[in-house]
Amino acid sequence: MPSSKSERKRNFFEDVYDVVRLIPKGRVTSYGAIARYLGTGMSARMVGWAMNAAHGVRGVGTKAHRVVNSQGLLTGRHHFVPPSSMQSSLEKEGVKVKKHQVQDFEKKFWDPGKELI
DNA sequence: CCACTGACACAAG
DNA sequence: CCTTGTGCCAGTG
Repeated sequence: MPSSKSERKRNFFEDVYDVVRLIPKGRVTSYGAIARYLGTGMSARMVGWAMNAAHGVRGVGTKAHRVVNSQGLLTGRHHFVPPSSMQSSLEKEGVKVKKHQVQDFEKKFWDPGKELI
């Protein structure tokens, strides 16, 4: 088929979304983990940037609330509406959150590059 | 083409 | 504990 120039970058979003959707219920992952899964060349910022696009039409169905930073903090909660919905969604799935921090983060942590391999 | 921004990570003070 | 600086890549103005 003919070349598709615009299709290439879309692959990046799909990669991120695909990983996020594969996160098991009651589990969480970090931006850095996803970035490393895609390749160390991909900085964690790109993941957050992809999530930013996820709040729109592209990310419909994407569980962005399951993605937290390396400390297990819900740093992206401010992008949810309302912000507390991120914590509510996590607790609803069995993930306890205290002070915007995921409890038992190491237990809830799901590494795409390790379990999804 | 250049400058700024961004839901991060890591290091240093 | 908090702030600042640097790296990383892509998007937007």
